[in-house]
Amino acid sequence: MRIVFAGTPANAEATLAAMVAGGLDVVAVLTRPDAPIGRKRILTPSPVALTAERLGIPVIKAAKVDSGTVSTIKAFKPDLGVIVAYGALLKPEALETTSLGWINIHYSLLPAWRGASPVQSSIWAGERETGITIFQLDQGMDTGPVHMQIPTLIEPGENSGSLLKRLTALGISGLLELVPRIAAGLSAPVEQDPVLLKSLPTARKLNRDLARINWNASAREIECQVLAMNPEPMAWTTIGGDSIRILDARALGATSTEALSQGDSMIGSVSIHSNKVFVHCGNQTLLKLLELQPAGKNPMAATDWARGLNESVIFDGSK
RNA sequence: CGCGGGGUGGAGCAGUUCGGUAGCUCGCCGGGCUCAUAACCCGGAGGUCGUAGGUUCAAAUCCUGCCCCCGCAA
Repeated sequence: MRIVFAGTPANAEATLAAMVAGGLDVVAVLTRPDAPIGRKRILTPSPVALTAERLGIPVIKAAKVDSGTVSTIKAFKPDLGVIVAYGALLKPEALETTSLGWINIHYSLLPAWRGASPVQSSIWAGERETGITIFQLDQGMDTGPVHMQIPTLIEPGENSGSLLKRLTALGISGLLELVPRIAAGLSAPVEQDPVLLKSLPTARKLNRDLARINWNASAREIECQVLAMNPEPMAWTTIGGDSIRILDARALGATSTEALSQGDSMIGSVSIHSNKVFVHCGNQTLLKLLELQPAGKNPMAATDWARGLNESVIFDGSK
């Protein structure tokens, strides 16, 4: 069966590589155009583009699938399309480029968290379970009928980076099992519950603004935010105008909080007890900082950061 | 030339404005106290202050070039 693959970032790249290694016949790869990366704005091909070229697979670079791209894809006469984090929606005419349509690996248990940031949103919401869903693409946003799902538990303290890695692996194993079934006409995708599709929240695209910490929130809420934002876009706050990123942190249980809290627990104030760094959050809760990164510095352990402090510190409350 | 921060013993920082060969909090090594300790006390090792050159009696500190790291923005 001839497959066209669409994707752009690292996890899509891992999926593509695994598909080829798994013996699937990927005849063409669609990815987003080279983009300027980093401070120096060096024009860089996407991870998917690099791997596709290395594997000798024809690469189609397009920011969106217009009619020209559609005919380019059609020229490869693909039977099935597989899309993983391509970066743009496929229009109806693009869905018809393959005889069996397109399937998408989505990193949540649909219909929960359909949208741009399923992994981050699950963690931010404090979910205990998530998973992957492979579904048949339709015109809506992650609304198509579901071929298969694989659940997994979100581990305590797990951030988006590590969860996405695990979900990528799950997606790969699911995909390698599913594609032959589709080829044999044995998969009967099930429509998603229309009521849930409407009622469940979607995973909106994250930005730096959403990643800013509001210290009035509870420590647990902030912990979820910190874990969700790592590694992208990374939770942050400021100290007198200088930004500082919070890479890892844990909320303290009520008992520990009570033992440590002092009278003057101003929101956002940092205190140090037995070599550990705590921030006073809303509702009289304490957040233990583990790893952070001041602007202009490398990431460091919170204890190291605290060592260099000369005076007491208070994080700016929030927007 | 997008804006900006930084490179000081193993770690995080101070010192640079007003030049005079290095300090803080830790870590490490040895010893002590203790039932014990991540606690405390005593002692010790470890730095050509990113790099090349310049000014000077004298530079981590002033001047110039270069390298590297990072935040923001894209």
